[in-house]
Amino acid sequence: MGNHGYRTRENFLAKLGIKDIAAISGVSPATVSRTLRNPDIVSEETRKKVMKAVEEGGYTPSRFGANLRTQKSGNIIVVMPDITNQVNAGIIRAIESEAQKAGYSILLGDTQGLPEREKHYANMAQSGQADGVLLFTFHMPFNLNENQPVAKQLPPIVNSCESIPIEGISKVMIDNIAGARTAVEHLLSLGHKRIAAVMGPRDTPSTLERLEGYQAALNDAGIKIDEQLVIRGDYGLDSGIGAMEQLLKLRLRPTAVFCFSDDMAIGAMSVLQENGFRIPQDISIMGFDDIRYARLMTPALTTIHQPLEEIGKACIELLLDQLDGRSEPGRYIELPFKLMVRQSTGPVPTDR
Amino acid sequence: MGNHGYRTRENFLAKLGIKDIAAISGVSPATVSRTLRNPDIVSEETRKKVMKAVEEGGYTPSRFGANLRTQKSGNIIVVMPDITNQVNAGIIRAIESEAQKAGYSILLGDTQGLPEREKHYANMAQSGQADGVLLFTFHMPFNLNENQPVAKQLPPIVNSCESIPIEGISKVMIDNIAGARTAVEHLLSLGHKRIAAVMGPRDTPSTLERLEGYQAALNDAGIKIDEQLVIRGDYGLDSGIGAMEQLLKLRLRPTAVFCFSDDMAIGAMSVLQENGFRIPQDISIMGFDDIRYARLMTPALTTIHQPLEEIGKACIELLLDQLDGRSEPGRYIELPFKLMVRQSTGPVPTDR
DNA sequence: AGACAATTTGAAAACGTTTACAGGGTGGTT
DNA sequence: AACCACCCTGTAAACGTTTTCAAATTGTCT
Repeated sequence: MGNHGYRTRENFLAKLGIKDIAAISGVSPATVSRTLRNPDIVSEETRKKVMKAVEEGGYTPSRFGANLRTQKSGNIIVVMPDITNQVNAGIIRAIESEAQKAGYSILLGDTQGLPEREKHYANMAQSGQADGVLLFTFHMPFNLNENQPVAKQLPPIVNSCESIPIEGISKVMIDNIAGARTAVEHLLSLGHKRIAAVMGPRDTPSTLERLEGYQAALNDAGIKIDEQLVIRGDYGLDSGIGAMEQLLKLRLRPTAVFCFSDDMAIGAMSVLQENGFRIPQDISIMGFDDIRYARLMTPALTTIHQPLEEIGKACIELLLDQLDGRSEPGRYIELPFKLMVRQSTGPVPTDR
Repeated sequence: MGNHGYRTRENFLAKLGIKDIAAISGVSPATVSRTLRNPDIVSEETRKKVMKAVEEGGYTPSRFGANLRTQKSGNIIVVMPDITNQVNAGIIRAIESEAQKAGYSILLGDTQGLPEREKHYANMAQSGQADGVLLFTFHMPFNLNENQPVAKQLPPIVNSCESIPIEGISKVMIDNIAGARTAVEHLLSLGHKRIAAVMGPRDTPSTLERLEGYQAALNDAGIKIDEQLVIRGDYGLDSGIGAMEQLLKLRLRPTAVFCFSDDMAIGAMSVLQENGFRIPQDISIMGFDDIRYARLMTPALTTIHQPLEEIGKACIELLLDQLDGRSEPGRYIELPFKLMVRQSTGPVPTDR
């Protein structure tokens, strides 16, 4: 009755391995593995024996061994510029929930907007720490080796929110151009002609697209763009404050302000109210995103709704399909936005 | 000139392993490993040779092999009830940033308040998917085996926000009792006597503690607690709305409302303003947390500030110390809160 | 009874690192 | 010249699984 090189039962303080369970239940490690991963292919008798040993020993298979053998980490890395942002948080929440159902875990990559951190997370994927990448930032963070074809070097990627120009990766987007256009057309329909825009961070695809929508809507209405009314922001609260202060200094003030994010709209509203302006009687404010606080502002914020949960779900679904070989990369999903008319926008003031 | 069992250079589309790099640079795999992990102990000449091969081959060490060998994942799992919550998001952001500096990655565990999901994430730690756990939920999610001592079975844990009664784990907290007391004393100092409380989720430690502070402050002021003024909430926006609606139906309304979270305070404010009440002239509103939107409300929300970044940093620091053996578990760090007096609280109305 | 298929199991290799140990070389000291 | 210490490097084992392949057992059909 020899020790097969397995640990003895006496030594029960040590963490049990698959060999220990095999020894205890009198089967081979292979059978233990099969019992846990693929119960159908072992006989009921063996299954019972093994499960008993597993439960009594409190055995959980070590992920290290399994990962090495299968060359899969079971992780998906989410690369985002700012987890603190309501939009991102809402998306990642949906992602995490769906990923967990499918047996995957989420590695959080908050880049704080820094390209070197984006690189870091890309490396993690390339070193096998993650099986796939969900990319919400606007740089291409992967190091490519010119000797090899691009497709071979990239892990499965799904790109959302900020469209990155990489050939053949899947994307989940809303139509930012149409969204911004809808926002501006709403203001135009209320009679506004001097409509300011508070943009997001310079050169991000989403900002450029929303700007395009803004310009297109004004063009169509035959209104010339006034560069003074187009202010640079960064999607954050404080930049909304700064932008509004800047706009209030203008000789000819806008009658409506379209902020490219709700956060900036909230910042702008607070500046107006502090300075005694009435919203929307004096100035209309329009946001973008429809974060949960938007409808609770006083006045409630008119904005463009983004379907965060659907975006998250679509992203993870596309990625999982790719990981399981159920579909090819390069797919594109466009999700609908929605105009939410609330109290922060109203007819253009007639008295000036 | 034999093939050592390593892949040949011709085969360059395949991913290179440490043996390939070793073969290319004419050293042993051990030396390659040393060059990357511990450059100081290899000669400069060898280091150059190896680094050249590493760069040209675009080699990144596989984490699978390293993890298995070292029995470390390099991951830390953060278990939180809701990443969408500004408080949690702020904390996890600081955590992630510090963890990355130390070479660790963050696994996101958003439990959505479900105990089974907490269990799931605990299992991940126990199966080696994470080296340590940051616990922000209020259940004890670990399965313990009665045959073994408790301490042996738990991974390194740091507990924050909601205090969990487990012997010997480290904690990072603010003094919720004192925080709530400070809030209520602020209202008392303005002359309020009918002060309502909108609580968090029932039976959570933080709610119980804040309730205790509320009761203590009123007791000290010789004011009897009116059970009608103590409303159950869940820290979310909507429960603030519901609570305020309930309070407005009362025959004898409160002159001030202390919400145990800013989100509930924001919900409450919107109800008041919708119904034509002036804040703070008719009713004062007080929050807890000082989320970034608090100061931008109109009126700006008076609240208790929680140092989110410091909390996150303290958590990860404690955990890293423990992982590196620099300190023992069971430490306790208390961080200071701060009363932020803004415009949503004012003197008690005299006209009634 | 014999052949064959289906079911179940075990042996052993493989995944890619890190590190304990030992050995070779170099330079300095006696 | 012998010895020692030190620096650097290579060999080989180990980490804990999963899975291929083959063998053993059982059942089915002629």
